[in-house]
Amino acid sequence: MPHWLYKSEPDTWSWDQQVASGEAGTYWEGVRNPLANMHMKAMQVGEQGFFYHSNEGKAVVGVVEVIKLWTPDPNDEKGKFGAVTIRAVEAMPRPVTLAEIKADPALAEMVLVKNSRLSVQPVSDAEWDHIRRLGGL
DNA sequence: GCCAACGTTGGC
DNA sequence: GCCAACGTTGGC
Repeated sequence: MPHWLYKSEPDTWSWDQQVASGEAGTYWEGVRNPLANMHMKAMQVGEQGFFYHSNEGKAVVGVVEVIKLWTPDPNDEKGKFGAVTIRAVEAMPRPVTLAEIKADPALAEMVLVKNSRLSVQPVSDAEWDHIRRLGGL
């Protein structure tokens, strides 16, 4: 099963807010990057991903899960961009920082390292397992 | 706050 | 359809 990584600035939308939105989850709106949009279109309900804090924190802080397939964003008049709905699954007992990820040879090929500006990205099975372990899950 | 990397826009 | 100019993101 594919895995993903969602980036968010905690000032805009934090892990705590994601947790607070509970079972209903959150519509991951506002993405305006074609590649990120494409990734979300490919997602299936039940697929899990990491929740990453950019700028402030710079760490993987939790695990989220897709609970609703991609739908068009009502705020995008062309209907091209959209988003999935995700809910918080569990917090990382220990956040995995970007510095740790960069220092780890096993994670050198991560999109997060290679293309840090992509806001929704795929994570390989090996990377997924590795980061979960680093985070104490 | 700076700047590199990336995407998008618009003139030709 | 190319590419220079510009805006934005995000790490440092």
